[in-house]
Amino acid sequence: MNITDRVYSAADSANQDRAQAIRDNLRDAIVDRRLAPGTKLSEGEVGTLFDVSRTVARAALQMLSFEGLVRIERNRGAFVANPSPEEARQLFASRRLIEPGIATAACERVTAADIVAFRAQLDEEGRFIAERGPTARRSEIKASGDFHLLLASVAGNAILQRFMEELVARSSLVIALYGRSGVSACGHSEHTGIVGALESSDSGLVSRLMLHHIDHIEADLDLRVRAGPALREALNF
Amino acid sequence: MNITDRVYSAADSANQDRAQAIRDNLRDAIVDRRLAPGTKLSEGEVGTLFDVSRTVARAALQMLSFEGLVRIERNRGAFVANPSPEEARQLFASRRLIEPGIATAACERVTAADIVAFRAQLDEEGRFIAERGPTARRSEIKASGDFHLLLASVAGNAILQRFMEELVARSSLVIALYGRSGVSACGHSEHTGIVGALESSDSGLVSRLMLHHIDHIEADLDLRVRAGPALREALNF
DNA sequence: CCAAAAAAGATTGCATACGATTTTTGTACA
DNA sequence: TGTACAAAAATCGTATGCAATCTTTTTTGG
Repeated sequence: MNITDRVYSAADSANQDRAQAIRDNLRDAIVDRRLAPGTKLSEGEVGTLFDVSRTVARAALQMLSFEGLVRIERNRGAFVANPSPEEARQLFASRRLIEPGIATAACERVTAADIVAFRAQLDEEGRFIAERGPTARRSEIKASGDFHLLLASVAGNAILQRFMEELVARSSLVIALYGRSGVSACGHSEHTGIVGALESSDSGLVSRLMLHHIDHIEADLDLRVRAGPALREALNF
Repeated sequence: MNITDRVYSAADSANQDRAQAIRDNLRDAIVDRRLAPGTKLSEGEVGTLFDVSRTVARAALQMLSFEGLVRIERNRGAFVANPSPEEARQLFASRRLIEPGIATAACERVTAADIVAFRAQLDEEGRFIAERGPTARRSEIKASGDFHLLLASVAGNAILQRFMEELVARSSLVIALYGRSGVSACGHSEHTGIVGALESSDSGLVSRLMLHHIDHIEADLDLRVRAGPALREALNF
């Protein structure tokens, strides 16, 4: 599997930094699992792909490594992150700690317009669940993450929001790697329940629902150490 | 105030990336307030200071901007961050949300060796409080932050720990900017209380003490918008 | 004397070049 | 066939150069 086949060009929105645009593209590709964990992202290849010099490509990869989506090894290059089960556990521990609080904050600030946005988000999720195929599956994971990001944006704390972006992106990787069945439908109904609680401004309920929701997501993971993950990684697969 | 006068050379520990070493140096300088908020950090100057090319200096500044300690404006350069009162509020809201949880986690994992480390940390704090002068004051803020970082490391979640490093660093900036009196002595006694609760493994108490502690720190800030912060920034001071 | 325009200077954004390190390929030998 | 080693290729780390942009100073006109 080659990078070239998996990433589309960044011709669109970019009056800002080009490195940032490239980062966003790569992040989407990683979160959507078009780039498998462990895939090598060479500066040269990324550069030619997006038609920039290695300098800019390097900056983009650096950013992704700060977000934990890419691992950079000195003199060896950048690779799509391959989170360990332990890392996955810490990730969800972090979310358990933070997201109920975010949900509570969101509950206190949510507006009617926000509710409309939530409903639209739920619809989107539902659509992907109905569809079949791996593409829909990816979109489903993405949409599910977007729900949590929407909640974070409603909470109105930019610092926590940025942190949540990191956590959600890394969670998508973890779910793609260790996810068992599809809690999908289940997760969707839980999202719906959360929106309902938001609407009725029951912050205690929102917080509790969110906590359970995260527990359910993590419970669906199979975090037993797989036979030879080192080998698997050594094989760069 | 010039950068050159405020930063010492990075001759020490560096078999790793040079950019990282420079970042660490600059971060210390910013957190210690040897570099005032708003100070311009030009790539060229940083480069010559640490005896590297602009490429490496630029990478270090980029890292600091990800941590929120430096603000980079396109085509204008990098400046030491100048957090707004609103940003300060969000910062402490984040800490209120996270640190009680971290304290609880730490309580469940704390060892005898950790307690020894905490005691040493408390001693260090006490020493700086006893001393007079602006240098001691800076060291005091630093030491106070280190206490929180030590707690985060005991909690054993690498993801939260890295986030706390960011929050603590930015808090130091905020305290330096908006801090009124010295909660210092007060804060020190609260730290002592937290260690005591840790020792008796009372996780509920630890969590509550931490929450109050953060409240006290924030209460000491004067977050009223100062006359012409825009002006102050325009004057680059 | 002051305001606006123009020129000079400084700084950043980006591409490219080159040495250093790693990885791969090729070949000889057991 | 498989291993050891050496050469070649690829990739990274970093310095440097040039164009674009911003800042400061000087000049010009009122």
